[in-house]
Amino acid sequence: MARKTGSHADITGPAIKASALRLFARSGYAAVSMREIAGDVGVRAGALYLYTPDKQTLLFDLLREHMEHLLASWTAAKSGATPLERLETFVHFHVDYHFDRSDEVFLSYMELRNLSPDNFGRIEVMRRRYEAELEAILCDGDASGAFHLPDLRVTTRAMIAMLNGVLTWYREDGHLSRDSIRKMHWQMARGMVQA
Amino acid sequence: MARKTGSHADITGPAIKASALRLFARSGYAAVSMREIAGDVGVRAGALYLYTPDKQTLLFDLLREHMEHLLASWTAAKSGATPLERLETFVHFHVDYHFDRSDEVFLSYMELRNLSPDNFGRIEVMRRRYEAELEAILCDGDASGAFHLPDLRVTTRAMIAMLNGVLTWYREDGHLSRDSIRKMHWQMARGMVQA
DNA sequence: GTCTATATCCGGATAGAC
DNA sequence: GTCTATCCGGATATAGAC
Repeated sequence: MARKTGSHADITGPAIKASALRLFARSGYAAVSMREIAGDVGVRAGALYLYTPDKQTLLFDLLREHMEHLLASWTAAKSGATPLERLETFVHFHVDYHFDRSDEVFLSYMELRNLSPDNFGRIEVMRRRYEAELEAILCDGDASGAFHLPDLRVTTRAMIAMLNGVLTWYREDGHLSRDSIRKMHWQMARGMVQA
Repeated sequence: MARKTGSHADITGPAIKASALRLFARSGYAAVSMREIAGDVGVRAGALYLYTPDKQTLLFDLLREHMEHLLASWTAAKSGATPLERLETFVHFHVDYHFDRSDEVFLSYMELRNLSPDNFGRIEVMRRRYEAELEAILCDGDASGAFHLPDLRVTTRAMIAMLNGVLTWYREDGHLSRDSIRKMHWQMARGMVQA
């Protein structure tokens, strides 16, 4: 935590994002001040403005980078021949991602309201693109007779909501293993589509 | 909106709660000022303090009254002989309640973090009591062999999360009727428990 | 690259007039 | 019961020294 003068851009920049992510996730964007973020990083508030033009952009960048990473990770992970296999891959991927990046995911659906209209629109496009990935799987499964869905869009949203639920209660130190939680959610997801 | 002097306690009191509820739900507790609430009601900020000791208590009272009403409504509505019937009653009740009181429900799970520790504890007790109602139904169904659950608590939470999903996308003017949404969620819930 | 100092504004809450 | 006026703290963001 040496605060000597000199160049620390490569350290301070990421540190600001990490602190902001953690604090926003814990207390909410509106409740966290720039001073608090700076204090967590170990600099003064004014120094933050070397790395972000303002607080709003700081939030937006966190959400944008999260969504980009989510989409890229899914593109790399997607696999399976049948709709059932593809759905299983999606469920496992989604739950795992929530385990590994819970702060990012939590932020991305709690703080949408604090984005400016323009920024909200940009994030929303990416969120829909992710949703469309699941929707495509369900659509194919419904068409092939593997699934039996009451409504494509409603089922898509309900399944995302169900899977997101782990965010609100999962703790690392709980008595359930990650693998068992993954398996349970897969079983419930399969039930939801009547596979 | 006549602002004559005189006694308006019976009007202003509820009006403040209604405005606060709507504004908190729309923009978030931390982002809404007392002046903004007062402006929405049609009074000055100072007048709010005739009805609430502070902003925190205003939020707490909204959540407490919501939880009390939710629990009372469910107590009045619960019925059914078999676990399957009871579960259907619960799902229909829960979805209907979300339709009718979306602001209250939304607030109750978005603003928990902005409660003081004491107030949070009080709300959490009521939230758990509601969750326990569903858990009891699932427990009985699992014991009787009507349901097949991977884990009682995980299924309870996942089902609540799934049902809460309607909050994030349902709009009155959508193309889906309330009844069709209710039926679809019942079908998915039934699938989740393998009934 | 960071700090100190500050401009500017807005927040919650209170006192006293009407 | 409400308003006006105000206290006081804290917010974002900027300017200039080091």
